[in-house]
Amino acid sequence: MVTLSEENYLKAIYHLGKEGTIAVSTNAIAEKIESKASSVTDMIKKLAEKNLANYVKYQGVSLTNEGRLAAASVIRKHRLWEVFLVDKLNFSWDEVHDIAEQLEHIKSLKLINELDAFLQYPTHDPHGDPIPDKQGNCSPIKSINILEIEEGKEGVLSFVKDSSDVFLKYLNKNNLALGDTIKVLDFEPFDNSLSIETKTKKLIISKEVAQNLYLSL
Amino acid sequence: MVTLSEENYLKAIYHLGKEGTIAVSTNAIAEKIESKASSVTDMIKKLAEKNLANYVKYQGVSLTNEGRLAAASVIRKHRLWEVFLVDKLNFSWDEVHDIAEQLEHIKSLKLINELDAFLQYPTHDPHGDPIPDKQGNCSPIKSINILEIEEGKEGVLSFVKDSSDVFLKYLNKNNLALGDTIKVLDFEPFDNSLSIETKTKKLIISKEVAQNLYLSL
DNA sequence: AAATATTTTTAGACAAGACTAAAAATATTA
DNA sequence: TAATATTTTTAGTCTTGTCTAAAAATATTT
Ligand SMILES: [Mn+2]
Ligand SMILES: [Mn+2]
Ligand SMILES: [Mn+2]
Ligand SMILES: [Mn+2]
Repeated sequence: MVTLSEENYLKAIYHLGKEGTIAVSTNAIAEKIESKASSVTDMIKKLAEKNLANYVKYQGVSLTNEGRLAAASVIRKHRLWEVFLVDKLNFSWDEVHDIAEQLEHIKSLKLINELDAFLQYPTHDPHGDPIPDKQGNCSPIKSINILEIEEGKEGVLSFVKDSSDVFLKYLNKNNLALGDTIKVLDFEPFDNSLSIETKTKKLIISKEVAQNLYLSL
Repeated sequence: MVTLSEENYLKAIYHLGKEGTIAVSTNAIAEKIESKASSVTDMIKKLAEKNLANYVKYQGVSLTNEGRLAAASVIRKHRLWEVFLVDKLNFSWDEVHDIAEQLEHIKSLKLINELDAFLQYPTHDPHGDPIPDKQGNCSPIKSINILEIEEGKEGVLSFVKDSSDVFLKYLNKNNLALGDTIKVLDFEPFDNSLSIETKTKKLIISKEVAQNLYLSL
């Protein structure tokens, strides 16, 4: 049995190290999970003991196949619940993460598979993140960052890298949502800002914002 | 903040003592929650400390208004989730309890209220148990036990007192479901068994079974 | 009312998961 | 390469929730 706490560590390792394939540092995990390095060391040992992680002292941790599948399963649940909250329960994309953090730990294979069917097998969550399938495989993100798109071209907003509250609220405020068609107008080299056009209006976005917007062409 | 474990104790006290209004014994709680009396004593003290329970040593526990509301809120969540699982995710009534035991602890007022609306404000769960409203009030059960119905009369199966796996599976096997119209044919005083008739067939049920079936007329 | 049985509480221990402070290992800089 | 800085681990402590065994209180029998 994998505990709730263990699941959170598995997720952190998965997210920090290319789906858990490359080793990540104790400190990086501590920061992500908002705990202390000593707590991380303790937990890493437990994960290694349970054959969920590969651990060599002072060399960081990566996930075993078993650990990677366990992590992907938690992420699958997280993202499916986020879709449920937005599509069925009228939540907006900036309200769902904390609740999904709780729901992702509910244990029932039938539950998650039925939920998947009920939602009609979505491939992406409300932030554009891919939903792993039952085998833990993600469809790779094929969208590209808006800064890499040449002036005059347009694309559909399909992924936001930062899905924090503040950023999502910024997007809400500026009427930008997943699925919107955006045209790149003009890049300003002085501050790397970008002027863009949506169906409804023109707008200038900063470098910080642009770095988090991904379009599919 | 009420912890998961505290919520389970509140629920047990609520269920054992007329919605928590009458004092229940340490042992009764221990049995219900499948723990030991000493653990119960410890937890009871914490609940009293938090003003959720009234506790006098050696005299049992009851719930304060605050405790009763907290318990009702957990039960409300449990039953709404059971409705969700049956109505939306194709679960049958004998499969939902254990998952609802997990889901009932998810903390989000908006979540449960949106779920309530999504399910169109159900008043009863898949076992006929009433769903407390936001204020913690239950509509009283108005169904009566099948043994109290006179021969020749009929009613609609609207509540099963025992909602354990084995009993629900027995009902499945005999094609008895909530909402079915049942006619009482003949009471047999020798063993208190009852012969009944459904839309599809006649059948004899034992005293043990009859005691758990409630009809509304 | 005593004796006996049962229930409840207390005392002390344990596991999980977290923390602080100190020691050990590794990385960086001079 | 030696000195210094940073990261990681270890050692020891704490809290929550659980347990067993023993003591104390209450209930039931004789
Ligand atoms: Mn999320
Ligand atoms: Mn997401
Ligand atoms: Mn139930
Ligand atoms: Mn129920």
